[in-house]
Amino acid sequence: MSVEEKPLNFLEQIIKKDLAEGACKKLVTRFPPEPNGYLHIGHAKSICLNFGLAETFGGECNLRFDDTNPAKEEMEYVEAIKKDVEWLGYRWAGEVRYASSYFDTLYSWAQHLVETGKAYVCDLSADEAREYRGTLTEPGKNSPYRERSAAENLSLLEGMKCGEFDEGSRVLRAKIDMSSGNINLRDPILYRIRKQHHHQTGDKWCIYPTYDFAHGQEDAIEGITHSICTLEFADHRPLYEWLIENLPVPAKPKQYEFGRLNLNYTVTSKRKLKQLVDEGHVDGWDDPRMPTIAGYRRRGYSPAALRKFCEMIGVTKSDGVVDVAMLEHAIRDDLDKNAPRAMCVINPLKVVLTNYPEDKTERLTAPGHPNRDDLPARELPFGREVYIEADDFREEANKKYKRLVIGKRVRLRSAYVIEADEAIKNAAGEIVEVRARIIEGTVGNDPEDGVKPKGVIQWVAAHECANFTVNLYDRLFNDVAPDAGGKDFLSCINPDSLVVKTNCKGEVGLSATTPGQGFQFEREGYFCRDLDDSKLVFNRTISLRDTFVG
RNA sequence: UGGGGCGUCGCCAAGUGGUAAGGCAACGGGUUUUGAUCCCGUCAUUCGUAGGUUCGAGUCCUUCCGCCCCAGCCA
Repeated sequence: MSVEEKPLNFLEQIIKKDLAEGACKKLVTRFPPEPNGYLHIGHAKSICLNFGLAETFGGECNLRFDDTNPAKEEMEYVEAIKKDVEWLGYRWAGEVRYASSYFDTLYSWAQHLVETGKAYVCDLSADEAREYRGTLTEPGKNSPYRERSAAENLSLLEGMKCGEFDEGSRVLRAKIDMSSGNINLRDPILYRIRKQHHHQTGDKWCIYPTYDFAHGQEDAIEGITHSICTLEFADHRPLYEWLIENLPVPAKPKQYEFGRLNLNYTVTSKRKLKQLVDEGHVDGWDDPRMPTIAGYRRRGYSPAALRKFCEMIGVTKSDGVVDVAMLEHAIRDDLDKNAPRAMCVINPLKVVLTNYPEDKTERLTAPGHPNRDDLPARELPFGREVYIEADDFREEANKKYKRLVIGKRVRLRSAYVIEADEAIKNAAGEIVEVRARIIEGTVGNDPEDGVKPKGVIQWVAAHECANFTVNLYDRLFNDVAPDAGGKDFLSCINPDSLVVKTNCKGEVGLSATTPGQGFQFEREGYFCRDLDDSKLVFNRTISLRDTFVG
């Protein structure tokens, strides 16, 4: 048997080579989120990449919070992020790391840069600094504070640290090149004054390092060998390397960039997701319509499906837009193989089986899964009155319609074949009940007269069933690219992204379920019990694929 | 007009000078007590463009075109 080998992505190729040549003895990666929001599907890609690489190459992956900006970060987010990473099935090496725990070292390295004449305290205001920086096509000008002595810089830096100056009045900058074509090299800011409470360090600091001064140094401290980030940081790599070269760091990590995930019909911007939450367009970060990991969890997606999806989309340096159909395929594929089957009627229509005794109840059985006998069979009570889906009955229909029609037959799944006789209507002319008959001897068998039913529909016994609410979720945005162009993404919200059905009937077993449990409601889709267990509610994870045309 | 990155099927993506993998979607057909699943089949003479090198180019060189990112004391 020849097994096709999965081709290596560009990062795997680099790592394989580094390991083979001894450029690196053991792979160490890290997933470095900023705790300023919940993780979304794009982060899932990064998590699968970093932890996955460590897994396949026998290395390690750290979880490190890049908490250098106390103004935007909160403890709630660090807890949520840890939970999401674990839920996806990954274990980080050792304890959780925090950039903030390296603040002392970072400060001493800032002093080192000042002492070696490679950094200075600059008194330009933010506006002035912007003017001095130049533009994309014009070089910048040197700050008038650029040539301060090391001694003066040292004392000014100390003053900044001790809270002697106001926020925004001074910053520490690296002395590199104000005329560089790469704007990140035009004397980038290393430290800024922020008199804010930090969730980890409290009020110890009133200066905080910028991303650029923190990230590479954190990597070096942790012995990260391959620091993987998204494309927009490629411009920062020269600065990353400059700092590593000019600081007494214990290791020399290397940065690599890959293309972040974009999904159509989806917004993957923390800022916009936060806006959806803050303005109440959705019911929190874990609303099942949110592309957050917490949202997918509540929606009924499995960690395996998310990981499979991340594997399917690949890792490259091009930034494309993945079709959300791929994600939907991943979850359908997983749930089809693993979700136990059950029957549910969302819009109940009563069917009275006129030739079935009123006081009789049969105990029928149905398989837990059509092609897995390891899942336990279900017991289904059957009686004179059953509910079927309103859509599964028509008084008359064309040949393509394979459900119940007056004078025609249909099979009740795992039960009898029935034949409809009459539709009972109310004063408004709406069908409120169907009169039908069972065909004797058709449980497990075709009708003896040879007239086979054209279709199969789901049903629920009226006298013994579970009553519950179903949340029919659909995509949050109608627009294929709500995130694109200058358009207002809020105006792209799908007004029918949630349809609540309160009068649903399901087979009895469904009332004995636990939160999070998932099922395929046959012919409807995949559903899971909501995480809030105070009521019986099922969330639709995804509908069944529907290729019926006509 | 500066710097960085990217252009292979509708979408994602292999390909690393030897004659265009795979997945998703779509479309045919078969099986089916889920219009699901499953199975079988179709789906790039061509790799943004124009030249060049070579016996041979998606892969090398040059030209042009297009798209993305950068002027936060955000990450």
